[in-house]
Amino acid sequence: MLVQFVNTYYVAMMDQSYEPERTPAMQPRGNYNKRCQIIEAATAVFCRDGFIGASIDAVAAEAGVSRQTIYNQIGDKEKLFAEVVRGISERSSAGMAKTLATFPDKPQDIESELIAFATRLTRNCICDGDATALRKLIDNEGRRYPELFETWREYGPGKNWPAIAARFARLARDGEIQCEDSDLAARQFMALINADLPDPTATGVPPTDEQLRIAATNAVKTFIRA
Amino acid sequence: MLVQFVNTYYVAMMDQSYEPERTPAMQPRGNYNKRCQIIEAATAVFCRDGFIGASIDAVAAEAGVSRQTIYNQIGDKEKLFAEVVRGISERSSAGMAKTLATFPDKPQDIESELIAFATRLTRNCICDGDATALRKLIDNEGRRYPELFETWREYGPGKNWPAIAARFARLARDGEIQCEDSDLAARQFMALINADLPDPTATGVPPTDEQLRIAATNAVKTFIRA
DNA sequence: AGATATTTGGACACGATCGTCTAAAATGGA
DNA sequence: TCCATTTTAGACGATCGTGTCCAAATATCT
Repeated sequence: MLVQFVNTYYVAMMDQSYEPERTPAMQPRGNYNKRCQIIEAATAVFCRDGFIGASIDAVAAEAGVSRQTIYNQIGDKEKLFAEVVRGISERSSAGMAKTLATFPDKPQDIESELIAFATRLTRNCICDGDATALRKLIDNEGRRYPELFETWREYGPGKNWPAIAARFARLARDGEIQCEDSDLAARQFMALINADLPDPTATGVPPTDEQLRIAATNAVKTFIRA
Repeated sequence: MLVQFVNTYYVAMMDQSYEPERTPAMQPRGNYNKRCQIIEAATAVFCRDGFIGASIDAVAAEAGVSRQTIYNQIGDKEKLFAEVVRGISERSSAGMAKTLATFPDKPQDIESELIAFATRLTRNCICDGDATALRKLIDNEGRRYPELFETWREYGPGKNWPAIAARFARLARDGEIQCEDSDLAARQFMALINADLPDPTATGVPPTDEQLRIAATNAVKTFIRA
């Protein structure tokens, strides 16, 4: 129900990335602009106040839009939140793909290349502001609203893991690494990276590059060893 | 499960340090038992549902108590939460004191002793269920309700840091370590331990002993170096 | 037992929020 | 310009949560 909700305008614009810079000059369709304003504001409000704390009126005010327009365009609060989750996940996924493309085709030193790659991955994707806020939201409200959790799982790991798995499969085919199950390898690689990462929510400040490098190194060393 | 855990730990610590704040006027007033039931239930509900999500009725139901009794005994919702925060912080502080006492008077290898101590500290105090839930609550609601944040700061770091600082001061006096400002050293020590700890909320599972050891080692090495 | 304090359950007022509805206003296309 | 669609503002009913009040029931103390 939540997930199956798909907007035509949205999908039409979605092939590149979420919310292409909405300069006031370009408005291909009137309500597309409004819709972007709404979801953009909703993202800010949900991330700031949480699901329960966020009110539709606050979103409307932040978006500079009537409350009714939100109901016209998106639907109820859960659909709005699902849309926010999807937006963040899409952008996160796009960033992941971009970072994935930076992995060299013919790595000379597989370990150092992997470390550098993991570092880029953590800094650009995992420690990204939206992604952090999203994980926090899922962590807070996920148990109470399982469908939100599902939306995240489908658009987050559901799209990232296969992408990394495909990359690993190619590496394995080229003899760079050894693994029977590239899917498993991808999941474990991500888990290792996440596991050895400082808690970003505790201090509020993003980890330093040094910390990122250390975490990535640990993860890759363990990964290579296995 | 959390309730069960909170229950036993709570009762165990109750006779020692909890509820010291009783003005003489209200001495015979109220039922200790009822009050404890209320705060116990409130702890569970707040940790489960967050501050906004928790309702007084839910706490009353969980405590097996009339809603009015809560208002009689504690006051409004914020006071109730402050009491929960205080309770957790008190117990946390007590556990901290107990762990502090395990530090040997005459350490032979200061570095390895510090590492072992930091490991105990993280496992017994920081990764404790209540403390984790509390940090999560503060992290979520702290910005919106600054007074809750204040309560935590007063009873958490406000009591833990001086205790550790005193320990460091003794070490410095005995020539085991060098530091001009033992307060600063204590704060930095705690920060370092926290900084290099895997995120417990991300996966939901507590970190392994190995992870704890690694984090503690990193923290201590950096600490010794400085 | 009798006096006092506490608890209880329900009713109440108040406010916040959700989601719906409707008529008027604004917007965009032909 | 005219017409269709969208947006807007406001009112509305419903629900939920807070905090108060009160009279009856209960527990506690002497």
